[in-house]
Amino acid sequence: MPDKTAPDASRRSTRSRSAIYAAALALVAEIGYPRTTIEGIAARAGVGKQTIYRWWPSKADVLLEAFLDLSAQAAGQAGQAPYEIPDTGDLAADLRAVLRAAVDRLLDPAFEAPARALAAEGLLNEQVGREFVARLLEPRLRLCARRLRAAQDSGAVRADVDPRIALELFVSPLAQRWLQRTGPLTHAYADTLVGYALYGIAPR
Amino acid sequence: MPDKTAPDASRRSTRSRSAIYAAALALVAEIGYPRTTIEGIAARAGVGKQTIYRWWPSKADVLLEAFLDLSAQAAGQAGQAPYEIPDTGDLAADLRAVLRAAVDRLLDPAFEAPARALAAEGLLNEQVGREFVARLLEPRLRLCARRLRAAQDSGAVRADVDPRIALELFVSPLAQRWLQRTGPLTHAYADTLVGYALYGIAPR
Amino acid sequence: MPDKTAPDASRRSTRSRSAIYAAALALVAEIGYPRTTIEGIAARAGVGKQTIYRWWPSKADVLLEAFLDLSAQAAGQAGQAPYEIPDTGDLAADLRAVLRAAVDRLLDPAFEAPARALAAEGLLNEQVGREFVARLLEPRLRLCARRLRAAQDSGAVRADVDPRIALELFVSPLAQRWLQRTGPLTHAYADTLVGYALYGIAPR
Amino acid sequence: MPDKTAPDASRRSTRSRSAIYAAALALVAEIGYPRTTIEGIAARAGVGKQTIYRWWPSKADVLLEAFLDLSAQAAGQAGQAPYEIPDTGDLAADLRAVLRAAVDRLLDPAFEAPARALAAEGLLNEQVGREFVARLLEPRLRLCARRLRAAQDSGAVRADVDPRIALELFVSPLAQRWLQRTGPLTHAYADTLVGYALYGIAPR
DNA sequence: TGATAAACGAGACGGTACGTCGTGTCTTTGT
DNA sequence: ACAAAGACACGACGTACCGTCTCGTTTATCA
Repeated sequence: MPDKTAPDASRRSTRSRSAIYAAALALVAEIGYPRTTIEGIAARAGVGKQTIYRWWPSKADVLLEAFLDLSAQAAGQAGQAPYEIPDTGDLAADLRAVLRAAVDRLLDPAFEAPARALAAEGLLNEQVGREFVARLLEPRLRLCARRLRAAQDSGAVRADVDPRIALELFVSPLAQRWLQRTGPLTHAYADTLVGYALYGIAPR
Repeated sequence: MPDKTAPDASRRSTRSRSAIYAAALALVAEIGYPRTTIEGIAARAGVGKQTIYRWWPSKADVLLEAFLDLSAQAAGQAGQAPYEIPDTGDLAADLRAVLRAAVDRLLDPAFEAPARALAAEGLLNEQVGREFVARLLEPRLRLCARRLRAAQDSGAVRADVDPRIALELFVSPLAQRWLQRTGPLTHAYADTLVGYALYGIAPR
Repeated sequence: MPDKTAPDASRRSTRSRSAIYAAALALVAEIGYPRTTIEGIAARAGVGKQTIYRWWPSKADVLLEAFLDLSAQAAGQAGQAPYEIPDTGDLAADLRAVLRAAVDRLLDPAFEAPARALAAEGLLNEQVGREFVARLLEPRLRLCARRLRAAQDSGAVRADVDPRIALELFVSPLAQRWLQRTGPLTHAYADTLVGYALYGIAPR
Repeated sequence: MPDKTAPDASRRSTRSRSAIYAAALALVAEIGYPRTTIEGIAARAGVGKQTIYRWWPSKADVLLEAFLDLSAQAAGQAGQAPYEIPDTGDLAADLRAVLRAAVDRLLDPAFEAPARALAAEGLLNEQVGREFVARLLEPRLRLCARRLRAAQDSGAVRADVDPRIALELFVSPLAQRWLQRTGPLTHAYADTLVGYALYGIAPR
């Protein structure tokens, strides 16, 4: 194998790492992703460029990890459970709560810029896209799907419905509106989506 | 003299223009959007760089127009009506047909690369995003919305449903799967979407 | 031939060129050759790095041409004849004059720094070394050799002597003292060299 | 405490030291002095970088000591006396022998590369230059000068001649030819130099 | 002889410069 | 006269070394 020997992760400087995360997130928020450069991140973090190149293959990967770190911190700060799906027995109410929380999150300017940048990068860079989906979206989706399956057990959702596809009815329109700016993102919109989609999958 | 005198559009070389379109689309397909450069397009088109900068403000705008041109040509070639929504009276069948056609289009490798690139660019560049939505997506969506309104008139869809939001139930999951590669894009999937979503908006 | 097509020399910016020469000479004089960088030259000259890389393969070549330009300018300024060897009929006096002039030149701080840098570079880089010798030293040496040949005709020098080797007796010690700092460079030293080399060190 | 406490030389690893010498000489011979790096020497010697920085201030100093070590070893191997000047009574023959030996040494590829590198470095770096002259050249020159003084006592050289300057007549042309590649380095050339310098180039 | 302190190998770090590529502007040239 | 060609100032790329700074791991004197 001709590639360069992997660096020794046990010696990695946590100081540098978090400075790089902070710099990357700040720059993306301030000047936007395309104008954010590795040199700029290094300079802002007070770090040599090589320290970035040693640990990440690209600007997108830096931002992805920075964003994951941010999410983890935010989750840890907010409560013990990272992201929890309520189960009050009222499926419609639970879904509204989840979608409203999603709306709030998507409108939070601290999350907006990096999330949008990563989404865009993921469209063109398959590896980044898969990471983005797997590490950020998938965990939440899995929990939601479980909630739907519970609803199927309790008879609130038809048994022959694929929960993952059903989920897309709620989530994708929201995501699309956010990403493509095709309409306002509000709690009312979230409620409407639940109203329309839920009856499609409810028993008739 | 306040700014550079605008170029005289009547003198514009159609030869250069189509060569630039062809070069842009070819390069995006061959080496991908990020590695496609204005210099590369100019060289491949046998054109001076200035000829590109004179008429387009950025790489994204070149590709957007090239893609619109391609779509127009494809539509003109296929039939007189650019994109038509069937109205057989059977709403479910009509929506299945539309979504299946969309799936076919999204899987066409000639459309895939530039469309994905423009979508990604549009996420970060609001101006490009709006152009992309307005000139490519909106016309189709408007027709679909009209079909839904017709269905409301015939009683196949509840009257209190917002057709544009209802449309998102069908279209966004498809778009999302395509863009984020979160699942296979098939006719069966399109049919499933119609099945799930339609009953949500159908009268109860 | 797979190499990059040569740039079009007729379009070359004379403004940039002379700014680069000036910057290179100034930096070498101010901070020394090893600490002079291409980036530094470009910055000081108000020029893009690529403009240097387009026309010169290395820092040494920039300095070599800058120095040649400086020499040419100095010569053109001083008098019509670039460097002339006197022929008063008195060979010893003529050689003393030439060597004294050489001493003066070598002690001139404006010439010292770049000349020394080029000499050093030429020791390791054969191509630069040959250029340096051929374009800077050789023309002067040729004139001196001619003077020696004239002296042979007039009987002041033995006919069986090789003028180029004889020349080295005068020139090399001077050069060596200058380059290696093995002794003071003075007119008296130059005179002594002429005395020893012309008549030998053995008793007469 | 003004500076870093000096390392304890008694604990120095002779193994590392000689590995560093060997690596430095090998790299200079193989890839040339400018492309020889401290990192490269350390890697080749199987040594940490710090072990070099602990004992030497620069690449040039490493090479200088490596070369001195090499010379000492070579001398020790060849004969008991490090470098001896013959005194057969025939000054011309003795000088020819010395210069011929110098020619042989300069053409030895094992000495060529590092010696040339150090000479070049010494031109720009005064400290290295003085070390180079003092520790490598000076001892030999001193012996030669003594031989010349003996020749003055025996009447073979004029009493009013400065032996150090006289020496330069023989040595500098040789050095210059070698360093600047201005001509072939042969025994015949050495003999010619002795002939010219000893008796002068004027008719006798 | 075992403690302890130093030199050691390894290599991550903050930096600087490298040489290349692409940007968007401006100028020259050939037709 | 236009447009191809491309030189220009600029800025970022990703790489190579610099010299400094920990890390554990040998060594190898002294307690």
